[in-house]
Parts: sequence; structure tokens; C-alpha cells
Amino acid sequence: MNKKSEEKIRLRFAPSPTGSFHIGSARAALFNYLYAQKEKGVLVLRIEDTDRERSKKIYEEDIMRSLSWLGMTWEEGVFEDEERGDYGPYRQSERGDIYKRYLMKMIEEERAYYCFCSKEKLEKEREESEKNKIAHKYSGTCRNLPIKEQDKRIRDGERYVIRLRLPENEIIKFDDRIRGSVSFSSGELGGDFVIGKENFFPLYNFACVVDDYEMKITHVIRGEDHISNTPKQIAIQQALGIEIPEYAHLPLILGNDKSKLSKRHGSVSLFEYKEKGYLPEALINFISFLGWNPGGEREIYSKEEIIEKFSFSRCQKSGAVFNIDKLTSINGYYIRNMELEKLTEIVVPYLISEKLITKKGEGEYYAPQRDEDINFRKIKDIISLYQERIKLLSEVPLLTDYFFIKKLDYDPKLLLWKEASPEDTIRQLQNCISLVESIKRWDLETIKEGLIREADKNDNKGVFLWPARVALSGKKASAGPFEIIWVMGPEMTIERLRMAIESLKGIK
RNA sequence: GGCCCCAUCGUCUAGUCUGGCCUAGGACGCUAGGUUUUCAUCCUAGUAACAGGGGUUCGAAUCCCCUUGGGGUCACCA
Repeated sequence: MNKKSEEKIRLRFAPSPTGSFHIGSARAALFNYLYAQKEKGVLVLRIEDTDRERSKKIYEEDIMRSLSWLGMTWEEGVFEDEERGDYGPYRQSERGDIYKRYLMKMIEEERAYYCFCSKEKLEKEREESEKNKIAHKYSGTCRNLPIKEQDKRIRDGERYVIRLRLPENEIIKFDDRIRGSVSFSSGELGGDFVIGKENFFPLYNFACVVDDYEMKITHVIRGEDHISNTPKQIAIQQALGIEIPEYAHLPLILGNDKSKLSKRHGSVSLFEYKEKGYLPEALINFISFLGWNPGGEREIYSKEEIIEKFSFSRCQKSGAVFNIDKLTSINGYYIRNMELEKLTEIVVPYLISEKLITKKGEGEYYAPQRDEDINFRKIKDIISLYQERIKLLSEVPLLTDYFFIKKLDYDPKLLLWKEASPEDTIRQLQNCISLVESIKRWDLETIKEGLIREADKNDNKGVFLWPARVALSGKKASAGPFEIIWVMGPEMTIERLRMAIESLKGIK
């Protein structure tokens, strides 16, 4: 049992809670999740909150809520109100002692050293190399200070940082699961880089390496923007004499201008997509297919199928532009193919937030603008008229509002079909009223039959059907008149038709 | 600028590893047509790409080199 669990691969998703969860983070998380599921491994959620200034609890909650909303699960690390796992704590802010231990060890073994260079001095050096157009590199002023002097200067209270003593000219090579062999020369890492600050406070690359090691992470899957951190982390691992995990660097998600997707590309916060009415299934499908695909022509895959098919060898190496039109189209597909019951359930909150309805009880709602009760069943019927027209859930209130309000607000001229006169249109609407009044069996088929028979009396069905539909919905575009009448019921239908006739009398 | 990475329709991509079946396929978008009372759905058709140049080969989107282009990254942030 124990042995078996040690063989499991272990992955981590390690966001820093310094902003709202966005598409880029979602993608990194997703690929970790997919691979973990595929290999039946363990996914750890670690919070990288060493930056106390910028880290906020609300962002941490946002991360977890977003992951859950998308249907991604993790088995270890930070959860809503607890931590699970044997390698905690899982927040970097609580792991200070661990980093300190490793940092001290590095100093003792002379793998790292104290540096007393002032920021100003370093800044000047950097400007100098920039001016001469050569790659900036730490000059190494403090690299070979005698230990005694180091100790003395610390005792004297001089400010310092801790730098890694980088091997001179060594090739750092790693085998990226997506990119293949990638190599850097140690001399090109910018010199002995800083791994810790005063009081043995770790910097990102160091904390990351220590955590990955302590948490027994076997595979690091992250965005390509981390690829240049990898040789640094490997250098630290080598200095520490610890095992190097496998790496896979995902291609970046790009904005329309092909640069890394960021805030300036508009709404990237996942929450905004949720609000607009994108479904998690659609998002998962779409994001998976940015930089990966199972081959072949099918494009709609469930999460389970994606997990089953997932492999690094089918990952793209180049970045992918985030194409919102395609996402929207996939979203529409998922909506059309959803259970009506479920669709209605997730649409109701949108109706409520637009104040079209309020909740009274289980399955019972109230339409304040009509002063009428309305039950779930009726809302479901309304949604059924729009299921194949909806691309975003947020469109629903605007599309269906006419069912929930008393008086429609539209230009009476809209009632006129093409060249039709107001008088003729009034006649058509009156016919429609008598027809509706005469219907005995209130079902869609009967209503449809009756209306079509009436419509066929004209050269063109539109002469009759268009004004009826506009009278009911008040809109240029809507569901068809048969369906609307069927859902509205005779009373409201006749009320609407009469109102239309009245408004037509005014325009001639 | 140094370093690293990448390169098929406007976009996401199949095909590349293991050259020939590629007259380069699909999807989104757009255009036209059909169904239709409107809108949407659905169906049909069209639009549009192997970055350029050298090799290797009987044969290159596919292998090699160069050029060009794009991106990432260069902190006492993560």
C-alpha cells in the first residue's frame, strides 16, 4: 500500500493569490489536472504567498472557487477551510522555517554566500551593461569574501542578500516533455542570482524548488513563461543535491495581438466568463484544445474523454490566440445539447438578477412586473423556446423579458409586415384573437394548425404571422408565434393582441 | 540587446516524429443558397494557409542548414 502510493506521480498547481483567477491560470491548472487524472496521480494545490504585500485571502478563495466551478479536483494541499496531506503546510507564508533550514545549509556548504552590494551599486552595474549592450551579469564582488569577513559584516548590521554560487561554465540541460531537449549555459543566467533575503527569507525560485522537493513533486507542468526559471531551479537543485523533477512547459495563451494574454486584453478573469454565461464544460473543452488536441476532426469532447486521450506528445509547441468567437460557438453547442431542466436551473439566477422574477419557494417564483406567480415548469417552457437560440446564458433575460413584464415597449410600426397597412394589420390581429378564443385543446399542435390555416388565407404567411409575433413579443426577432402563444396561454395572448390593435389605431 | 522557444487558412488546428495516399482536411469567422413568419438552429456551397531561400531525395508541409518573422524572459516579484 505504502509502496504503491510512493509510485504515484505527484503534480502541483501553485498559483500566487495576487489577482483574480484568470484564463492563463486555469489552463495551467487544467493541464496539471488532466495529467494527474490520466496517470491516477496526486494533484497538490500549493499557495505561493511569499509576497505578503500583494497576496490576499480573497484571491485564494477565488482560486479554489474557480477550480471547483470548472470541475477540477485536487487531492492534497489547501482546501476551503483546511489543509490535507503529509507535506504541509501548503502555504509558502507558513513554511519560513523550512526555507531557512535549506538556506542555512546552502551557506554552510558554501553553495551560497552573503552579498552586501547595495541596490544602488547593482543598479549602476546593470545600467552600465545595458549601455554597452552586453548581457547583464552580477559582477561577483562578494563571491569570494572570506567567511570571517562575511560574519563580521553581518554582525555589524550590514544589509545583505544570499546568492547562489553558480558553477562557472556548465551546460544546464533538461528534457522538456513538450519541447524536448532544452539547454542553457550557466554563464548566461545573469551571474550568481539571489535566492534569499535577510532573515533567510526565500525568493521565488528557491522556495519553489524546496517545496517541490519537500512535497515530492515528480512533474512540473507550467506555462512557457517559466522556461527561463527552469535552469535556475535546476542549478539550485544541483547545489542542494536533490532530484530534478520532470518538466513540461505549456505554450502560452495569446491575446489578439499575439502577446501573452493579460489584463489589458480585456476580460480574462474567469469569474467574468462565468457571469457572461459560459459553461464550465465549454470552457474546459475549449481551453484544453488551445495547445492540445487528440488528432482527427472531432472537437467536442467531454472532460472524461479529454483525460483519457491526454498526452504531452500531442501538445502544441507554439502559443495559441484566445479566440472568443470559437468559445462562444462551443458554448452554444453545449447549451443546445443540455438537459432543459438543468439549463433552466442555471438560467434562473440570471432572470432573478435582472429582476424579472424573484424566488418565493422551492420551484415557486414571482414576476413582480406582472404581479403574478410563476412556477419552475412555466419558466422551463419559456426557456425551451430559446434553448437553440442562446449562446450565452446572460442573453436570456433580454430575450425572454416579454414573458415577465406587463406592458411591452415597442414602436407600433414594427407590427406592419412589409407594405401592409395598419388597417389590414388590425384585421389580421383581430382574426388572431378570434382564433385563439376558439381553440379548445391548448396544445402546441392544435395552436399551430389553427394559425397556419389562418396564415395560408393570405398570399404570404408573414402578413398574418409577423404582426402576431411582434404583438406578443414586442421584438424584431424572437421565438415563433405558435410557441409563444402556447407558453403564454390564452389570457395573456389576447391581452397582448388587443394592446397591439390599440397602438395601431394611433399611427395611421 | 543577450539567452531560450516557436513557425500550416484571419483564428484554433489535422497532417510532421515514421517523406509519396496532400489537388493540404476539419472547426470558428465571413459570404452565398436552402429550410423558415422574424431570429436562431439545421443543411449545402464558397472564401482562405504549408514565411522565404538553399540543400538531401526519384519524390519534401514533412528531414537538414541559413534568413526572416513572432513570442517569452532577463528583479533583493511570483
